[in-house]
Amino acid sequence: MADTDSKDRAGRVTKVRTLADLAKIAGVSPGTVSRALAGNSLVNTKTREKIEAIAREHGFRPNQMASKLRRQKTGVIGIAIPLGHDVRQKISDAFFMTLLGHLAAELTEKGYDLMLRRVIPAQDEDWLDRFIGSGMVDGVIVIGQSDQFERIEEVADGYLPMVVWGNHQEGQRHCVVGTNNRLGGKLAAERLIASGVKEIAFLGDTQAIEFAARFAGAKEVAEKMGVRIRVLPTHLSPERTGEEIAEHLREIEGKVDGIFAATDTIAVTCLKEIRERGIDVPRQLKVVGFDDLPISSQTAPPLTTVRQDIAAGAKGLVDLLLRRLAGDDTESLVLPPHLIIRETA
Amino acid sequence: MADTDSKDRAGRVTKVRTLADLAKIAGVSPGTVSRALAGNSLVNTKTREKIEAIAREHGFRPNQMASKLRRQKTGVIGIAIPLGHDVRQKISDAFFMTLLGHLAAELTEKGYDLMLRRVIPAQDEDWLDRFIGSGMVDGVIVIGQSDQFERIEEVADGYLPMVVWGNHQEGQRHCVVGTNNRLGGKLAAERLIASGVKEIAFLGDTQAIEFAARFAGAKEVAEKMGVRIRVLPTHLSPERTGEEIAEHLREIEGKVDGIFAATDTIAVTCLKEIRERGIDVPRQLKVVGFDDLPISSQTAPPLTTVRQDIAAGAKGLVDLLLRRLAGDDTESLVLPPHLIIRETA
DNA sequence: ATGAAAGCGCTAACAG
DNA sequence: CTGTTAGCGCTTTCAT
Repeated sequence: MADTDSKDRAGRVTKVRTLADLAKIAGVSPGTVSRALAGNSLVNTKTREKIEAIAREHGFRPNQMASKLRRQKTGVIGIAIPLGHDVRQKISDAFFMTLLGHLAAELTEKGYDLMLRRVIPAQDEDWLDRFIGSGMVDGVIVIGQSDQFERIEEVADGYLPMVVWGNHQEGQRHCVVGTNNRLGGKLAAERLIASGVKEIAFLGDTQAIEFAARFAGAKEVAEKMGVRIRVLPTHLSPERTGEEIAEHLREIEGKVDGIFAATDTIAVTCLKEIRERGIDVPRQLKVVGFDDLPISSQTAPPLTTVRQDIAAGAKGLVDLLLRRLAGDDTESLVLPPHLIIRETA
Repeated sequence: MADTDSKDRAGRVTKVRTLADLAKIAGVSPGTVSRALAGNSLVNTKTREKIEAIAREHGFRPNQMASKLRRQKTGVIGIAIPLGHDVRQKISDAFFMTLLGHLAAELTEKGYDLMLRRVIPAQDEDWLDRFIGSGMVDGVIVIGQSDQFERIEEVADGYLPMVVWGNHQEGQRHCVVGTNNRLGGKLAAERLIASGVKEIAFLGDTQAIEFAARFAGAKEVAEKMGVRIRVLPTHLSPERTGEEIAEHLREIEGKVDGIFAATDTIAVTCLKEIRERGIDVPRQLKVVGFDDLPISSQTAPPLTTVRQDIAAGAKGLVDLLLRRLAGDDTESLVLPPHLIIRETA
């Protein structure tokens, strides 16, 4: 007989699964057990201790589903990861994963659990409403706007406890936390140009709104300084990226002398392909990345990049969400990017 | 008036929040609404369509908490990440995050949601029982045994739907999926020795059971071949690791000519420190890693490493868990490691 | 300080 | 094919 069982008066083995079971053994009412286990100060200390002892002895845990149903609160924050374009990779993308790690730390500290949901909007129009309306989460953090900006806007009008990681647009209605991508793009271009670059290639997918903003910033600076700039569409999935970049390099060799990669992941792959072609960085070709992932300081040569403060981002997401949960209609939070100068530009 | 509202006979605005509300509008019973929305074939097509139309019009979603409580199923798999030693890093460790990404993909495909819980066993004795007994998850995947092997064993005796990522010990009772770490360690040492190494240093924390197994495998081979091997304790947190490794390198310079890093993360940092000291890899010092993360092919020079098949691991975890959910007491799954020869050894 | 009772919103067995 | 009914296990008035 396991120690989570007990016998009733007829001698049958009975498992303690509910408050009522426990109440019967303790000789009190279910209400009292509920109060005792919740640490309600109204219960007699003796009674509470007795109840706690029995609960421990039988390994009893109140059913959270029932509790949540009754209290209309779940203690769970939903994390939605929309996989708009580039469906394969997104969720194992280093940047998103790092952000998720920090979110988990922050939310756990505040006593919330995380419910992770990977959504493919193209296959499920209703993804966001479903997640929110399910009654399974108290609030939602959306990681990345992908190509769902409009849908998020619509939902935001009727649902307060939602915060989104992504790009900030003038006049948008949903609460967003993110880096000033446009400014980041400017910093990157300025650095390249200051290093003597005369023609820039942007490696990335400008369909993604954040990347588009990074490019726009770079373009603004380049045009002002009379430097040419072009987009070389590049995906994030690591299998295809290598080849894609190799092809781009072949195409631009000798013409372009500066590369602005939309993410460090792209930059790192790019650096490797460049090495294989025997091109010297930074002498012949200068490279700037975006993100400042942990790997970026470990490349050869170490990568010059635009840093996003991921920890601050996670903290911001959680703080704003908690304030919204409390009924506060918070403003968006746009974080400043920082140029980290290493050796590639 | 938002389109999710309607008016009752007295003209007051009424939001449709429950099956009963919807039933009243549709002029049927709640039971019928429940069946219709569940796609139960017993309902008249006309009735179903009408109910679906009303539901859509009012943006109605059944409350999952209530549904789950009633059905005693949650559709959620709990993912527990015990942070035993090295509390800071684990959840943003590249390997675990990549595994988590694959798990999310697999589970989503099978129709499950993921509930992520970061646990610090030292602060919470009861972490696993709490997670399981909470009634919030149908089953649990534990990512990493950390120093919790015994506790996991105890729980496994009374709880079937649990699968653990980690190391397999002869005769253990919990169902585990993982790489054959010992064999992996052997492969690494064999490679180093075949490359001419005469003295090996293992960089890693042998308190972690998986790392201990990797070291044990390497040691076995080294001793058989008459090669000396030592452990240089190294943490995973990126801030401290750099310095720690730099110190180790200073200490062993000229004595040790082969490094076996417990993880690629350590290996990558190590490579960087080596480069900064002006030591030539692989001529003066050979390095083998473990994991084969995406970065590992991008380092300079590209890292020779022991590959863990993360995708297969995630698939295995999910398959076994689903079988256990169906009542099957499955065996553990030990995956073979593969030596990936690049340029560091 | 405790008990009794009324649900939270949904589903499923049973009865038509 | 549909309505009725009885809970799932817990929390929280309202009494006492």
